[in-house]
Amino acid sequence: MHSFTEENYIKAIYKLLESGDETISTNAIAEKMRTKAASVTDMLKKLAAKKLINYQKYQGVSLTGKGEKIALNIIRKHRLWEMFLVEKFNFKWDEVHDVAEQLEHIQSDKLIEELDKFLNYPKTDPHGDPIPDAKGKLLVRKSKSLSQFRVNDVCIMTGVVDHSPAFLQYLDKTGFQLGNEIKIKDSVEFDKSLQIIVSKKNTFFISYDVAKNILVILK
Amino acid sequence: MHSFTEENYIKAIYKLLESGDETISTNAIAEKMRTKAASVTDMLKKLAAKKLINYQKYQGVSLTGKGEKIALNIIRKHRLWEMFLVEKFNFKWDEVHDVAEQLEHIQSDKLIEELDKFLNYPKTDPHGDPIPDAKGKLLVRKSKSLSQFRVNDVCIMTGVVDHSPAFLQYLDKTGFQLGNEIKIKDSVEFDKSLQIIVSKKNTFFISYDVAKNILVILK
DNA sequence: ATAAATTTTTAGACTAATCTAAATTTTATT
DNA sequence: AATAAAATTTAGATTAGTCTAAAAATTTAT
Repeated sequence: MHSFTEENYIKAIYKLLESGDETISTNAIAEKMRTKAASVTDMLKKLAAKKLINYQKYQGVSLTGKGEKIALNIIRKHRLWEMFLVEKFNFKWDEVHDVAEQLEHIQSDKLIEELDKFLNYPKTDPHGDPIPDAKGKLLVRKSKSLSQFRVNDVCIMTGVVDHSPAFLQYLDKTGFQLGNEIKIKDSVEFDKSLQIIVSKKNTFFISYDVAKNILVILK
Repeated sequence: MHSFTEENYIKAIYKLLESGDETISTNAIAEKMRTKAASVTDMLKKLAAKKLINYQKYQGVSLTGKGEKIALNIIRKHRLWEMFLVEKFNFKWDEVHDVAEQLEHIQSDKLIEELDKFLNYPKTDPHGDPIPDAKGKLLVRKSKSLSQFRVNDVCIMTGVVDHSPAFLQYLDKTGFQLGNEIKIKDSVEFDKSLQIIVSKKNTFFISYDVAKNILVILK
């Protein structure tokens, strides 16, 4: 249907659009795809010809309905496979990305249906990211960054912003898990670092940088 | 490491060599790969440069040790995935091939280790084909074609030669399964067709063509 | 053993995806 | 509003894999 490369561009465009803007730039895509702007322009022409993106020279890029549907399907597959690897194959949440990146391109509707069923229709992946359903419907999370809360707020950890192994391993080491209760004990005005109590037991100091990358909802 | 295309050539060469000959021809590979001889020649040069095949112009092709190891690893992955699809995802044995053909190229040692463990280290795939172990060791089957046996021989079905959905569905419909006992009741000299009793219950007439494609061992 | 047939390889071209360098357009700055 | 800076696109090359048509080597047949 579409090449791996096309799928990867579509996914990159989707993810860039997710962060708010109406359209995104050639350079932004080039950076995300770790390629050069000239290569991106070529691909944009191709995707526009296939009606997967809205694209006019120099005017930025957005996805068509068709393109968005493809993006959501790839993300669905990626997140289901991540869940599978963690739940069934003893992968850690910091180990799944590269393999899921490959598995997300496997073409088989039956495979994905069975995968979803096998996992008992999970709503989120191991990082707390929502899994689009078979129709491409995606639950919007109401989570906010822990850094936006104040002293004495009690929250539940629901996800992460940064998905890098380094950050995920840091969370593992300090014992953070999705679903944990986090109470903000104190806040340092100078560097916005926080003192928090996790699961009513463990007290930690975390930097503003860490707090920004932890997603929570108010309890 | 190696491209999907390279892996597919290596696998095709391995399978052609399996059927006996010391070396195989450019045309044979072209037919198997559904491509043209000229394309094959180009790829042979590339694989020879990577020392995966032994190749001298006009002199046929064989695999080097390195090439054979790669082939066995791809076959290992293919067969483990087939087993997984049938055992865990409700695929029929005639439905697995295309998906396994994609999954066999996924690169992750941990994934394959866990897959093998998850399936409890199976020795054969859903078609009875042996699964190479992690070191590339492959059990050689002593099975022979049912067509080589005589009246009153009692055999156990261990595999199939033809893997086409049409043939596998025919076997399903008539109720053949791996492990079934097959007793040869009668043989028609004219067309070499057989009358057989499966599992001491069901009597069938099968053509020579079908008999040739059923692998068995003497009970 | 020579000619004919077949197989295989080479030559040259094509597509997809990429790149560098140059040209063009847009945006920002004075 | 003119110009400088930045972003984007075009032009032309490159690599992997494929193709057709022609050339070369091998095999088969007389």
